[in-house]
Amino acid sequence: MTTSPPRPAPIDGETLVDWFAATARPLPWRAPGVTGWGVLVSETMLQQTPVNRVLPIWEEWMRRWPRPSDLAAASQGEVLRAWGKLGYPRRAQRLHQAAAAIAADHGDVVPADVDTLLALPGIGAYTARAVAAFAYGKRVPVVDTNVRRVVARAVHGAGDAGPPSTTRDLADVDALLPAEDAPAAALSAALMELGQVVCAVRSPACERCPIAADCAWQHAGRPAYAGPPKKVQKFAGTDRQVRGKLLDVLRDSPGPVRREQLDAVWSDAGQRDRCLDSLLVDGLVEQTDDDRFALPGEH
DNA sequence: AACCCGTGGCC
DNA sequence: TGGCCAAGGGT
Repeated sequence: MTTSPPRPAPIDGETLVDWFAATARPLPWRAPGVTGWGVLVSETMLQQTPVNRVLPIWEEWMRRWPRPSDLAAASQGEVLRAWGKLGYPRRAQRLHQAAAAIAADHGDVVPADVDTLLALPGIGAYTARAVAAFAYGKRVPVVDTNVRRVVARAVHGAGDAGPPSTTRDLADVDALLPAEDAPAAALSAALMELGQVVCAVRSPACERCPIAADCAWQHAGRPAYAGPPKKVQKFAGTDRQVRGKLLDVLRDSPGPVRREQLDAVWSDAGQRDRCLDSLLVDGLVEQTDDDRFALPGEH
């Protein structure tokens, strides 16, 4: 069949890469000489956490633990303290575990192969490809929430991305990448940056967009998002909030604390106990011989 | 697929 | 104020 005309490429990769080269923020993990380890730490910290909050913590971690084996040698409690209030402390716990595996099984060097990365704790579809592309310059589709939004708008003409589908999302982005490793990796970085600083969720800065002339969403008159409603998770009153309060007490204490100190942070005793139990099960908290509670390895 | 997992800033 | 969002991953 030849009746289907070729669809014009809505994303001009070279234009986008040039724009990135001229305007990219000088984030420290993008600096020359940053290792795969530095990139992995940054990508893990950036999961669901804004850049500005990650910056000082990443600097501290790189100074303190410049290699995976350095982090692996630290106690879990030290790692959780250094993670501070970045949120989702299980990310820190899994990064600690990944560091131990990298030190033991991969010569203390973060792997460059996507499947090898995926086998490490806390590294999923996004982070594995981000490390392969940004640390090692590989041609792999890197799909995060920003890239999904850019593709939804520029390629599909929709107001925003619908529900994620790893397989379809990877294929969409793969189709945009040039054949060679280096330019593909450069485009991956540029797509993410565009989604963050220009093609934003609210009030996108289309007047500053380097590819606005080819954007399907522009041509369609910038229609509003028409997909299924996105579910927003509650936080106030949830176990997540209570676990955070409990852990905050332990982070603020130099050593083990008594049960009463933990009881003070939440009035609902049933929920409090359930959350403390879950933290013990998760290995984020340990109970001492005298029935006090501490961060793992700190008693 | 749907739900759980922290934290803080913005409008 | 409270919904919404932020470079996701695990189950």
